[in-house]
Amino acid sequence: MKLGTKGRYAVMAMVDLAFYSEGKPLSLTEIAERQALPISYLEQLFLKLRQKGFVMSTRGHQGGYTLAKEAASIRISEILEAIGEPIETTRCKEESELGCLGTKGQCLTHALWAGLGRQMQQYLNGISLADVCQRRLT
Amino acid sequence: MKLGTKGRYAVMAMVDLAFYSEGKPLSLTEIAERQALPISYLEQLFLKLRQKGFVMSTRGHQGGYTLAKEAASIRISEILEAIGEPIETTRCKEESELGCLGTKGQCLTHALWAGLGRQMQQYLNGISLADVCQRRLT
DNA sequence: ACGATTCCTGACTAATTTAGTCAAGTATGA
DNA sequence: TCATACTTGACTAAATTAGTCAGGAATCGT
Ligand code: FES
Ligand code: FES
Repeated sequence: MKLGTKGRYAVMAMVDLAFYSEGKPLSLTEIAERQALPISYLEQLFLKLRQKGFVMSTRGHQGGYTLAKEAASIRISEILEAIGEPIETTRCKEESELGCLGTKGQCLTHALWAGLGRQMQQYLNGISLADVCQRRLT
Repeated sequence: MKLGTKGRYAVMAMVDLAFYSEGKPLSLTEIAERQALPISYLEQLFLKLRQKGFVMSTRGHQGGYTLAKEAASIRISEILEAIGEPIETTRCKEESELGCLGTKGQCLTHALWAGLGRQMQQYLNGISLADVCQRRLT
């Protein structure tokens, strides 16, 4: 049960952006350097973040990325979902009514994992970029 | 952020054991069949579970595994830890005082991930095998 | 106009981790 | 003594992760 670099880097970069940008766009070069992240990797991530509407880009000289919404209204859970690092605790599909072992109802542990997932989702849902920047964490 | 089969199978098997055993040992064959799990894989897992003192084994005919403690006193978090599926949300080592980027203090997101980890740990800590068997889940 | 900067995008790959299998052995009870 | 079942380590195939790389397109300052 570990957090991969994809989700970690995306959140680190977004926090950096929220923290150091003052309206002006920040280049990936700058962010990558400050956070010690591979820049080519960040490019992939910001592509998705832009497509999902979390950041805006300006090209060319003095260009870079800007938050497309207020930092207080971007939840960590949204970032993770946007770049494709979902929380998968249960093994069965939500839609299909067959449990993870293929037969009839849910397995004995389904409720346990579902509860864990709900817990995590709730936590990450309740925290915004602004919260992280201001260290307003429980 | 997904749960692997190692942890999942271990918990499924332990729940099965707690649920269907009535003092008598259950063979891995039986458990594996009922839960649709690969038996050779379970062998590895139960090796560790025995070494850590969660189950007892009886060999030979009519042998199998039995819980070594009461189901109510085995927490899910303990099972996951025993078979080596720890919760790793932060990237930095707990001991060393250097953050995940190598320099000075902790990174901007450390508190966030630590909080997530604490949350998960707390949830899995508060649930015992008995709770799962009796579907006493929030 | 030019050239530096920066985003944009897809394709590709190396390394790691996961999810197992396999084989040989030991202990036990019927 | 034979079938059952645990014991243990070594090995491997597949999937995932964590990136790299290359080429392109837009923009701005000079
Ligand atoms: S995890 Fe949903 S049925 Fe097993
Ligand atoms: S995760 Fe602990 S310092 Fe970054």
